[in-house]
Amino acid sequence: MIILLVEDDSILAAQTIDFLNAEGIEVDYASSLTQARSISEGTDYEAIILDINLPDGTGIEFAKTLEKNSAPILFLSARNALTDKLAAFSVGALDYITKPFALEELAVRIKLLARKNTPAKNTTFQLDSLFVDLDAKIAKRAERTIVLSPQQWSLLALLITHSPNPVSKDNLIATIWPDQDVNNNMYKSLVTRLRTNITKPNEKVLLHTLKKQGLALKERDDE
Amino acid sequence: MIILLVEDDSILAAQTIDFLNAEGIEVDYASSLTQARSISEGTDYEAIILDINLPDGTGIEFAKTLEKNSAPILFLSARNALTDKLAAFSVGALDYITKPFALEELAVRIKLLARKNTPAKNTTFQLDSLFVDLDAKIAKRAERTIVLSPQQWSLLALLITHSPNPVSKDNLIATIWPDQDVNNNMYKSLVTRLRTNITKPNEKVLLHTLKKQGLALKERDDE
DNA sequence: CTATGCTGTTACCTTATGGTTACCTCTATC
DNA sequence: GATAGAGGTAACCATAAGGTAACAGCATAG
Repeated sequence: MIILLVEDDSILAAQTIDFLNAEGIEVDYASSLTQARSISEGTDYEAIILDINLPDGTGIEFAKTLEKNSAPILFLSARNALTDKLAAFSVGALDYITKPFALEELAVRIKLLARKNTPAKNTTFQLDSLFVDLDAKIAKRAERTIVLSPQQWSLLALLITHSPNPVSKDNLIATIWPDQDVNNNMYKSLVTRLRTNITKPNEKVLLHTLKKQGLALKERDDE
Repeated sequence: MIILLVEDDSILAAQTIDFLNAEGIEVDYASSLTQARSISEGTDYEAIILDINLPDGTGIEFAKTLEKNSAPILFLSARNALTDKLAAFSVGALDYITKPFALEELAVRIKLLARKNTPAKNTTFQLDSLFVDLDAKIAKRAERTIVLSPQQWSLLALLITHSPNPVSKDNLIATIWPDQDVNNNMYKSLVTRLRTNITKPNEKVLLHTLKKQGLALKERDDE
């Protein structure tokens, strides 16, 4: 379980992170909105703890820029006024704690938020006419179901989580054949098999080899 | 939307009820635990607001007697101590507000609780001609009753809760045979037995094995 | 004490999977 | 334009993973 903490008081933040870590919660930390934006890039948090007063803006603004279906937000603020709370809830907050607060309470509430929100997440992926649901283990292309072997699934899943970025051959091999002797032919066969399975004649090629860089799942490989 | 309010301060209760009604929330009201028990009989609330100090006991006690899957609980209390809050959360509370509080905030939080909890319990399941009621332990397929052994029930129940997603073999084994030595044959037998029980000749196969990935209860999704 | 049903065990069958090999194509470099 | 190295394809087949039937031990009911 990983969450994002955005808080400019570094002492409070350090205490909070320590406490949450001890509870088994991993924490990404940012002390400003800009830092929060760059850190959160590409990570799917299970919850977000947002301070309202931040050096370069308010947590409210930040919450507005998040997508509808992002992680649940808990606001943390010294402000106890009703208008502040209502503003927070109106931008999608699911909880609001006023400082000072007990770390135990924060931990409990964060866990509640994360728990309730998990079954919502969307494990679906689409690229051109290719549709994949990683949870349901369903892959389709243009209405036809694609049957993939276990190995091919691991490969596809790995590529999807990185798409459209490439994954290095070494990475791929380490993930698909953990602790095994692997030769280059095994790798080549697997790639060919996945590619032919997800591509019928006349369809765009979506699985590209970038020489010396690895494999990528994306529309075209021109840069 | 209907909720239950249990609160012994009649003035506060009246104000709360008025405010919530104006927000479009219907409220059943009780001023004691005994009254709460008799009033709530037979009604499925979408949320429960519970005071902690009540003339004939505490809200905590009341919460303990509720079933696991009942309405979400919000505690309301003058007590601000951490131990009180933790006690409340440990008996299943989803929120905790200390008095005095703003009615607007209560309304917002109650709506959040109710909204998140609605898509909850549904103990019946249907897929093709298969009907299952997990609570009543009844399974039918095309008008004929299906008799299942205890093991087969656990398996079917687990699959239903995940359907149409697959459940991994490891998960299945860990749930059905907790802390036991299990060999692969036991697992294979159980699956065959469940499959033959829920499938008669000419009926669609609904229990599919995804090699190396688990078991899934769903209709075929190819072609 | 018999009967019935559940579950673990064994033995045997079927099949998709994936490692292997052999032979391509392409491109960069000298 | 010869060579090497990277990557692509097709076919072969041993085998692991899964499916089924039959049987035996052990409960529990009647």
